[in-house]
Amino acid sequence: MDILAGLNPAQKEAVQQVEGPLLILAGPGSGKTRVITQRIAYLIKTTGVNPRRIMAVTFTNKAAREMKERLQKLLGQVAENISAGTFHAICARILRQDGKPLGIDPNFVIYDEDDQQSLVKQCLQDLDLDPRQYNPQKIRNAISFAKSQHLTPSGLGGQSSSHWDDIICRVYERYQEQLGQSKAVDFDDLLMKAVQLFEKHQDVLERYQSRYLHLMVDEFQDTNITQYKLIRLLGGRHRNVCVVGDPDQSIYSWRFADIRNILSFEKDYADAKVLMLEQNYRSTKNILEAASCVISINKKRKHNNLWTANTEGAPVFMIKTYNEQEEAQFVVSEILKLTGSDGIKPGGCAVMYRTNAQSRAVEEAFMRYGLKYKLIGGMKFYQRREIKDVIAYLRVLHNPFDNISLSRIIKIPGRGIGAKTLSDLTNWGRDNHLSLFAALQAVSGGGGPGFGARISAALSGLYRMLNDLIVESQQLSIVKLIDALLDKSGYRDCIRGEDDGEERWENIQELRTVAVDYDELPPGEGLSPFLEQISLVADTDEIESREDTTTLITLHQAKGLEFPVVFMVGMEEGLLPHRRSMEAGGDELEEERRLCYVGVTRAEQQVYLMHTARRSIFGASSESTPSRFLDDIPEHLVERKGLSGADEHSIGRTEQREKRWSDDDEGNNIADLLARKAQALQPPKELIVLNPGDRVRHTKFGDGQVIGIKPSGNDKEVIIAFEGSGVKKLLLSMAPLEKI
DNA sequence: GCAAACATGATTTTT
DNA sequence: TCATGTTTGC
Repeated sequence: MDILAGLNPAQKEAVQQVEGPLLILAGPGSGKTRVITQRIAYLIKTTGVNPRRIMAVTFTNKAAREMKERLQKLLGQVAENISAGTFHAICARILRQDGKPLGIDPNFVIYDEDDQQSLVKQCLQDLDLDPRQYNPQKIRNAISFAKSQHLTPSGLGGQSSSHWDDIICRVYERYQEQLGQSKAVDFDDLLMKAVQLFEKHQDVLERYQSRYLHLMVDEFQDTNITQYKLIRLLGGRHRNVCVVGDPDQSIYSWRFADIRNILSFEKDYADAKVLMLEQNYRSTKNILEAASCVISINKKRKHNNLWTANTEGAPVFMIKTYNEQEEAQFVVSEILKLTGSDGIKPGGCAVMYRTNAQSRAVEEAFMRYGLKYKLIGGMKFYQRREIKDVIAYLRVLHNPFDNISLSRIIKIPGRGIGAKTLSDLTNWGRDNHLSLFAALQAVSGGGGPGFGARISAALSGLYRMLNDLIVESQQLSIVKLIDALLDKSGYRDCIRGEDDGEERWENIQELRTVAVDYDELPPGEGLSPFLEQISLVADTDEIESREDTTTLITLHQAKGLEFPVVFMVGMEEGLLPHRRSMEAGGDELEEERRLCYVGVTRAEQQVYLMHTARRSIFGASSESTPSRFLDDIPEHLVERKGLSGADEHSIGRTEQREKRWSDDDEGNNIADLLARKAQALQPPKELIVLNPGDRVRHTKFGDGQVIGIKPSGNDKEVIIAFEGSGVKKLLLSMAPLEKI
């Protein structure tokens, strides 16, 4: 049976165990994804389950996409009938189809965190609460928390004990009202309302329960209570629920993921079979052992016994540098070195860090040496102001009741309508039980709270424009609609007139490109799926991994990925573990440890654990202490390296600098600073990245081709066959070479 | 209503 | 340090 071929006994068992509840505890690199897909294939091919009766739930679009692709390969066409998707996408589909009994309009829009925040602010204003006293972000978080626990405002009210709880409860209540009026749901509602639907409407629940014979949940350690309830409801009839996770990789408790769900699962399904995937196929023995030592310190932990048949491999490298610039420089020179000798490509390397701010120093070093890098995360495409603006226009055209989106676009581009007018209009609308759009309409018809002629004209103009666009939205393709809206609203001229207008305009064009996919749909029918895609599938950053491009990524985002070489920078107290977690203590510290574990277990062949003597945080430089996690890795696994390969050398340099730093008077200090700055800012320009086969030009020897590269200390020796001058060995940093 | 000065606070962010 | 939000003055 080819489906089982190449699986180890534990994996086979996991695939073949198709009856009843199943909990798979899958360590890092244990072939988890493979097991999930093979299991689905097994269900269909061997057990004969109809693909339509299988649901597979993931957390990320990327995971869902990859799963679908793999299934497509294994099963062909029929794979499309499997309900595979993220929790949110699956719930959105359920609510659009069956949300009516809960009073949910099928055209609902989905509010993201920004929208949530705006709505909270609006609610605070409505309730006459001071946003300085009641931090909108904290309130948003509290509401989100309540929803993750499946608590309604009244449910929360029952538990409230303090003044703060009381406030939350009141805002939450108002917030839900406003969502309803806007025909909107937020991300958390997608899950919560789906559960409510099933709890309140037995008939709907039964329909879904009988349809889905098999349920699979990936990254189960990241589920919150509401998600757990959803799974339990959906699987309530057939009880063929298979959940896969790794408690040691639970790093999203701050998003209300609740590790206790794993315990609940075993309790709720007393007959659940528990399987452990303990063989690691990813990392060397040394890396795996180092990781295991770090994680084993955690108290609240299920014991496991990870092992690997892989080679011992290189030691775990621990590197101390003076500061983050030097740290970054080490990463760069090490990548150049590895690239020359060990058959490693820059694309096989990743630099991981705890906080996004740490990427800066690394980026600067990469740029200085002309190494390519890909920064994961950062400013997300759909978070950009100009993109959100255009989307807000589209949302209003699709659903004019969407007050948050309308409040957004009413101000941009500037049309003489300011904060005062907006709040007057909003309040008037509220008092008259009208949506903002309806209030706008009223003004345009001569009603409203009595604005001056100038403002009335501006508002009427806006209303007419939106109305025209709504008509057009039924006739035009999305692309044409976007063009029309940019034109009529004056947004195009407004954005292109700005400082970085051209870049923003490019982004809008990019959005337009996404819309092209929906152009084949009949006019008026593309908008809804387009908006849904944008709300739920917010990852445009394709996974294209290139051989020449190193990945820069946070530890959180690195979960699920793997690289031959991993550099973990900033392994210092205050960063990893993060200061906040240190202050909170207990569970949060254990989570930091898991984060460290996730990082180390991303590495296949080599891992570099790096820390500095001094680091600048928020501009000010201060001394740093090596992370406590480093102490938990036994010495026999470790090799310490300095910047130039020799430990003494590096320490010598550091001491020298410390000395200069500390006993200097002002003048010297500034001179030192300037010198360091100059050193940092003026890179050896000639240090280009060369690969065998590249053509180069030398000022003396003329043109030639690179035939070999090997490391030479901190530098690289390149062997070049020159046309005319013959074969030469040159030091990369010294030779006057340019790539041609 | 809008631009510029000023204050503030800053992990992580699957959807 | 730097991005974001709020106050201030025109």
